[in-house]
Amino acid sequence: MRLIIAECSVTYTGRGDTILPRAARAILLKRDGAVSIHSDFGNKPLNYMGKGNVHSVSTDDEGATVWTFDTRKESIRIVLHDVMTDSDHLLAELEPGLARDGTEPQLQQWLSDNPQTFGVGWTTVRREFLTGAGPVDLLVLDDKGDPQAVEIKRIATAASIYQINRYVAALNEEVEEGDPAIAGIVAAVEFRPKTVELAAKFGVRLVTIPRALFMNVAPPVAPAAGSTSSSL
Amino acid sequence: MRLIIAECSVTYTGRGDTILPRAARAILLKRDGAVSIHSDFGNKPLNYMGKGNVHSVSTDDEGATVWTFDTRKESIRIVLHDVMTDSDHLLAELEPGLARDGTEPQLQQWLSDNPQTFGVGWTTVRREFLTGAGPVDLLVLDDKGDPQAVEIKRIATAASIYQINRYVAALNEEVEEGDPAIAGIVAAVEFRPKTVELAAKFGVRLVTIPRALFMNVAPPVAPAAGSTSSSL
DNA sequence: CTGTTCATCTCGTAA
DNA sequence: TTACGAGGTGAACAG
Repeated sequence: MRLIIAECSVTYTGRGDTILPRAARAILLKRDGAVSIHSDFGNKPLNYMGKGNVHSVSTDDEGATVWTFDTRKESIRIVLHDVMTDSDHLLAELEPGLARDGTEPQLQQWLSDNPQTFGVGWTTVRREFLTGAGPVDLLVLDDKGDPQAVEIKRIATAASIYQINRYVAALNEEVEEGDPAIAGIVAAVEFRPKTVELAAKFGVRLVTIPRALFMNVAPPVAPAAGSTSSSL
Repeated sequence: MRLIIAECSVTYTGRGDTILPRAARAILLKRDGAVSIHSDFGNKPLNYMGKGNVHSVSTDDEGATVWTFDTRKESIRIVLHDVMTDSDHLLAELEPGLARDGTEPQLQQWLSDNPQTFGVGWTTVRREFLTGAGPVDLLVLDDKGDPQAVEIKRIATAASIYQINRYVAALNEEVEEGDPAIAGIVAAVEFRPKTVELAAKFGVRLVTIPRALFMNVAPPVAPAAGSTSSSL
């Protein structure tokens, strides 16, 4: 990765049009051709362009170096008024990449393997059980052997309640006369506001699953003793 | 801005949980406390945290320096196995910030000032004209003096068509018997696929406005002759 | 302070 | 290639 610290001004045109007045900033040029211009505030770059661009170098009428990055649809023009540092660094050629933990698929798998979470004697029938309204995440049998439908989310919202309602309605349309109606459950690590009261209104049961139960890697330990800290 | 190039591994827990295996990466520490970890690919940081965190420094059991960044809800732990470079750079203390051009408000203003864009003799009645379905961007009179409703977007999508339809329907509910029905127009710089046929289906007129017409700053010139270029 | 909408959204995945 | 939905979405703005 090439890192440039420079007084620069930038114009971008493409999906939008922006102008960045002259100031000292950091410019990141990455191995895949991606370029981003960072100020000293915030995580998002002020301007950026992904890989797959053509990089041209020229000089403007005041003698400043000008970099342009072009794709078919976009263009960034960086005028380098004053380059303070320009360095190249060898990073990982094959970035291992970010591994997510505590994901919804993991939670699905864990609940499928641990149906007793919903109650003693409960068993799993099937994951991704197809209903007339689409596949419901999990179909389980309660301690009386009656089926219940489970919608699984990492974070449940009001939309999750409507979703399980659609599945339950579709399932109950096919229930035989006299058989007990299928009930709905939403299982999640976290429930957003308004979800709880909406669930109560529709008779949907909510089950909270602590993420520690189904994560592959244990959550990090507390900071070590004797550490120095600074707040901002 | 402090720039660190280092072999590092990272764990994050908060809104999600992620693990980043050991590899050489760039770490950006910004003036406002924001921190981001970049690989040599893509514009998005692998891990990041905004301002307003507490930064602690400690040492793990293998003697490696460990940085943690904590807020009430999130935590990043960076293990610095091998620091290759660590530099500090003075950037703009007051970032001028990104100025946008060719925005939707600009387009609204320009169309309000140039209703003849829709046809000879057309005039503007009002911007943000309130209907029973919310405010429509622009209400104009055509050359016959009949009102038409205009929805303005930088990029129009199918949703824009449904939106103008709601406004037009609300307006026509209040039209006197015998008066002509109000028609709908969508004006935009760009129309996404499916938008055109949907507009035809509902009888909505589409008007394309070249961005050069209403931009404050002219689009950048073509690359200078004699420039060197490299494609990726 | 929360909630809603916009973004040069980015990024994945399925059709 | 395009359309659709999720994101550790972030950021601006209204209530």
